[in-house]
Amino acid sequence: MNVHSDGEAEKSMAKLEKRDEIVRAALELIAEHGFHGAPMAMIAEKAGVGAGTIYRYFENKDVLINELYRDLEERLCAVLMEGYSSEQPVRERFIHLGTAILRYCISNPLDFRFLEQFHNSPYGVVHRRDKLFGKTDQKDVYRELFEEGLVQHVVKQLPMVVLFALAFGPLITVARDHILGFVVLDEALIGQAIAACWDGLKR
Amino acid sequence: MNVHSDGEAEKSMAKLEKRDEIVRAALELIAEHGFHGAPMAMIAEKAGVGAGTIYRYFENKDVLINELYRDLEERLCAVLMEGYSSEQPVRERFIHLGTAILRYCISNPLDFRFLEQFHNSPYGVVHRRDKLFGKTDQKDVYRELFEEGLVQHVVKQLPMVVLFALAFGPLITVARDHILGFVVLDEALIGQAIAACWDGLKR
DNA sequence: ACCATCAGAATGAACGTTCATTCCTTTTAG
DNA sequence: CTAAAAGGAATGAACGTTCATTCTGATGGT
Repeated sequence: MNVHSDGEAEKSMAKLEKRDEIVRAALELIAEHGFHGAPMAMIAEKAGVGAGTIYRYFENKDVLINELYRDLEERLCAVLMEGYSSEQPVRERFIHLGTAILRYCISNPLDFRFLEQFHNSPYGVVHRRDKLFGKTDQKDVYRELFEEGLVQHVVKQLPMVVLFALAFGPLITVARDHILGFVVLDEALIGQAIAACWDGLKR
Repeated sequence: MNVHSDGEAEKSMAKLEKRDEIVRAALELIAEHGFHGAPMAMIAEKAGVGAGTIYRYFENKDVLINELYRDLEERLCAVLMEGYSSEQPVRERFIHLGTAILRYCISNPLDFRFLEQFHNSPYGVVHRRDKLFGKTDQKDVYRELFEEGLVQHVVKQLPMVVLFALAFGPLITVARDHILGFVVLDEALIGQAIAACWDGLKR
């Protein structure tokens, strides 16, 4: 298909392009207007496809949303691991990850807003429960890091979940505040915020 | 019937009782199943009133939800201020407030879950925006506290919003994890978690 | 003491709207 | 020409809200 590959921006997207358009449209609408401000018909319109077409790519809305979530998780994970080295000391690694997360959220506000919506929804709780007992993921990098911090006695002797809370809680909160316009995070502030988180964590 | 006012637990609630039943039912359903697992018909059933009756007490669902929020905010605020004294040092006051919040969330999981839902919704953002620029509320206690901490040079020189994030972020996260059953917070852990938050905050 | 009348509280079936999903038609690619 | 893909109107379920009706308890006339 597409014997002449250029031109034709509107019509005839390749199959993957179309799937991506749908996913992107869903991301934008859900991030901006919440799960319930994103009806399938509107997603279809924004993606430039018919309403029924979505169902050729996704069994139903739940599946679409879950696949979108997986996509984002994967992207975020990739960003986090970029330049990450298990050789460095625990503190440096924590700061690397924290900075990467914060930068990512700030430069991809739509992703961040969607992830927040997702986590505060029936989907999110199920997903989280699974994660704490099963799969491999972003959090495993953190889990590894904190476990190492524990045996080296550089972080406080607290349950893993509490360490997560001390590390993520402020980062997520501050990212949300930045995106909602309640504060402007520049590089200096990002550094200070993450250093403060480390102060909470360190023994 | 009912010549004598006692007995008859089922029938004939006083007007305020009925309002409270509706609010309580809404709280339970929204806390447990989210905003969208709480249709008016179900709230009515749980409250033991007819669907139309709700509209004699609340103009519409939005109003019901906002009044519920105000009720909870008021209760929480009262709990926070119980035994609070502006005379004590900043650190002690922070620990008092943190402990009170955490204890409240743990012993009132429905309230906590509802408040979380509320904050992650169109309602919540509007409300927050208003707060940062206008009204008197719970957060003002914190604001006062942090401002005093700043001038006394006992907390880090950071924007108010970032201080909020460092203080609340972990507390909320850890409360959520407790309620979802990912960790069991006892008094010892509560104390350690709050102390860790303070480590993040203090200069 | 009795009952007729009445006000307003309560009710829940019915309505209109919104939405996810389906299904049949049209378009496109090979 | 055929089969797959795309389209979008039709469908039916779920929801918030309304409103004509019923219920209840108080009032006052006899």
